Amino acid sequence: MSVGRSAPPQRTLPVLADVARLSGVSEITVSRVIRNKGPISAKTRERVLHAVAETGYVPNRLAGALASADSMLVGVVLPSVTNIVFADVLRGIHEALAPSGYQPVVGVTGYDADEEERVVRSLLAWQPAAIILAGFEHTDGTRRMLAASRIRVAEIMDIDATPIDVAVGLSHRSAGRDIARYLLSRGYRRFGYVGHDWDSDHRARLRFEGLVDELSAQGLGVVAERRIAGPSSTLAGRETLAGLLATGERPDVVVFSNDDMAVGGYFHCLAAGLEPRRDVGLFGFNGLEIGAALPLRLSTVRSNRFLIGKLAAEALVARPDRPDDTAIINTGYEIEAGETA
Amino acid sequence: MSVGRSAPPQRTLPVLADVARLSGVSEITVSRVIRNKGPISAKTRERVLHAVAETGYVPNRLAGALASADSMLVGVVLPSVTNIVFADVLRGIHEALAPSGYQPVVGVTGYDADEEERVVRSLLAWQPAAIILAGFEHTDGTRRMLAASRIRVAEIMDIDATPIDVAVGLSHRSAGRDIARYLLSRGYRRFGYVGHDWDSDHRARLRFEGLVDELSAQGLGVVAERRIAGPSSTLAGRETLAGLLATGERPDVVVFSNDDMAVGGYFHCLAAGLEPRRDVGLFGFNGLEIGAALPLRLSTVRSNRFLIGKLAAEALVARPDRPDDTAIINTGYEIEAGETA
DNA sequence: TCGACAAATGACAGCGCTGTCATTAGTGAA
DNA sequence: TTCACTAATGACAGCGCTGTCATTTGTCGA
Repeated sequence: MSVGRSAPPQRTLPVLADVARLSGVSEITVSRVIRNKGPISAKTRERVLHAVAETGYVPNRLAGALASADSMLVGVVLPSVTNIVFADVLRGIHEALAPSGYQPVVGVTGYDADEEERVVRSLLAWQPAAIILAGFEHTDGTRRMLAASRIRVAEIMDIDATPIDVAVGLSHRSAGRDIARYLLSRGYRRFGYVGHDWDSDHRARLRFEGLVDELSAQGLGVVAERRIAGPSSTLAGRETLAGLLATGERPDVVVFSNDDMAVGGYFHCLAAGLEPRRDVGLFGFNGLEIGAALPLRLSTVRSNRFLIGKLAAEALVARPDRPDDTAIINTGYEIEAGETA
Repeated sequence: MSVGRSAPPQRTLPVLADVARLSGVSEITVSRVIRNKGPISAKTRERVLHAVAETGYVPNRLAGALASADSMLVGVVLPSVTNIVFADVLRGIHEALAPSGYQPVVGVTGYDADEEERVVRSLLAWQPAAIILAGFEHTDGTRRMLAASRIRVAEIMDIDATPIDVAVGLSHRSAGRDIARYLLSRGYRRFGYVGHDWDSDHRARLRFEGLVDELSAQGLGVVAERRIAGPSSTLAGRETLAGLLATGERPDVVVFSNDDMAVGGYFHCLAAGLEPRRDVGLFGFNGLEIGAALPLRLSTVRSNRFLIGKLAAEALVARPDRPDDTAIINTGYEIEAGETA
């Protein structure tokens, strides 16, 4: 049991010394057995593992990480955990890290760059081996900390800018272009757009810009457009499409900033007696499961969120030191034809 | 810069000693300034903070936590991060902890008790001040570790059993009873049930049992019931209701194990030309936003997930030592009438 | 049996910070 | 000016483990 300086009266958990005493070897040998590092005789290993079980010893990662200068932690900084997009990313991160011994530590920024700086500072205090950030938009303070720390950095979701270290995601600008091309090939000519706050979702803006670029190249444009100031949601999508169609403009297809909004648009059509595709095409982004469960499967782009999280985490732990040059891992996207456009 | 034993050649981050040298005070004074602990003269504080900014010093929480026997970490063990229910809980936890200095560390169990044991062991190695677990079902190994650690433990989501320390949630058995009472008061008499895997969702089973108990007390029962072996999803709900109704049984209302399943049931009705409530009532559980965005708002029970997470985290950090007696914090639930039942 | 080599184990120092008690500096009253 | 008390600061030891080098033990071949 740990005794020493007059710490507050608290739990007396077994430490290495207790296991060492019981198994008749030194602390460092016990440590070697537990970490499975270096040569250990089978006999010693058995005695130590028996003593571990008997004492109920749990390693102290604080001490181990401090002594070894390797916390085995990976910081994960996400705008939101309730947005299924990032929840899928987090699932990919967890799955990639589970066999590696690395542990994710999650901070939430609420889509705010100043909050991201605070979260990053707080996470860096834990000396993580790596950190995962969403997007490329950071404060100068955040950038300075990341530069000073020299740890691996993955910027995820987007690959349309130069990363600090490695970027993992898809080109949202290209996705916007491909959406336009695809819908044009389906015969649509009058485009509407329903979106949400671009300040917090830069990637939605990039997709819109790609869409507009491609339409422009074909001598077309967006005939009706409406964006809300807040976050995306199904209800917001429903209401915003209602508002857009109430203007009298008659787009033959409406591109939504994401699937949440598009599902809401679908609900508006149900309530307004419009049939998706026959009366107006609906097109989302992300390829969420709920879109596939609709009576008419939502037409959308599948972004590989799980894969983004998984590949980002794998890239970081595969090489602990930061390379001199930057890298981009393109997880791509797929048009999901569906039945609404 | 930190120099000492021959650690691997790596980043040389500033430590307390660097700040101390630059500001002309001792390390412990620098530490006091940063932690805002004990008496500090304004002049000294200013010199230290200036040196901190100049060196870019980031505290090392590994060292601080080890030395102070207080990691300021809270372990959070969740079955899933993609299930919006737990994502909302996590949001509540993050919000409660943000002003407290405590940092959540999340592990994911995939609804598996053995995996929960592994995650708990892994989290305990970080000496968290407290831990949050979902539900009451743990392995003996998990229980032994939690008993030995003496840290605060919140078991969340359910209050229908005796907790290790504190339970935060609602009574699912009561909710099932109240659902039955409510629907009976609406005139429904022929009950159907569509559910998902009870092995991973014990609380769905409790609600079902409460429902059946109350119906039984009124001389009634469930006339048609179908459960799938896997997790809940909108698509599963859609398909399972289709299968249930194809049996020829004609329930006048169908209770679903949760909103995901109920929304899927709604989609089946749309595709099958059935009108919710007029042709068959639909009743969910959880009060998710997507249910409220449907053309006809889903009838459901609102479980206060955010509040569960928030109150659990607050309870844990409010008192660091584990009380001798257990406690239950009932976050309650509300019937949301909606328009489908 | 002895010597060489490899396997196994241990001693030492220290990772970066903080609890605790000791010391110093500052302030106010007589 | 001196003394008493409080505020401010510092020295010391150690939290629990691990990197590194030294020492011991075991094995095999001559």
